[in-house]
Amino acid sequence: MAASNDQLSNQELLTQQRSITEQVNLRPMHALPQLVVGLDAAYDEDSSKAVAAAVVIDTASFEIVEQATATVANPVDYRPGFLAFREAPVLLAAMAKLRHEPELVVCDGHGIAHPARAGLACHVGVALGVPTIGCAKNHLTGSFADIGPERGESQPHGSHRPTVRPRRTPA
DNA sequence: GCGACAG
DNA sequence: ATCTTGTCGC
Repeated sequence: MAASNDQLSNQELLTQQRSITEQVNLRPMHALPQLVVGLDAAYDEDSSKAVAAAVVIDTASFEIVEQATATVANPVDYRPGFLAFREAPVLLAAMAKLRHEPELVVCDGHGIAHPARAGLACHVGVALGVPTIGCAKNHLTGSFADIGPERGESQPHGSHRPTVRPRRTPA
């Protein structure tokens, strides 16, 4: 049981996501940038604090160029389909501490592969104005064929029929 | 109606 | 995300 911070109704959140979706600009990236930043978040024991780390690497040497961390108190509760509202704040706080300006951001969670095409990576990318890709470990929505065992293999992600239905808001 | 549901 | 015992794979 987290703090009483989920003031926003599902409708308000959906409206926010729609706004994000409209601001996303999909574009092909032909070359691997020199500076890439990896983003991830974690929480303390009772989830009263969210912590994030931003690590910049030089893709030519694979060496760490810079790194920063940030903390946020009482993050909103997690809700399937609305992860960005919980994690984007800390991630952006960590990003704000970087002196370097990466040309590509890689963060946990989905981006376009989201019921509203407004996953965490979209929120982060729009907020930063930097090309961003989501790298989720688990499935959220849509479907795709089995991916082969070889490194680099891939399969196109299918239609995004909304499978995540907003839960009722307590208030 | 039942199951699914990033982190 | 986070906790934790038993089991599996290299």
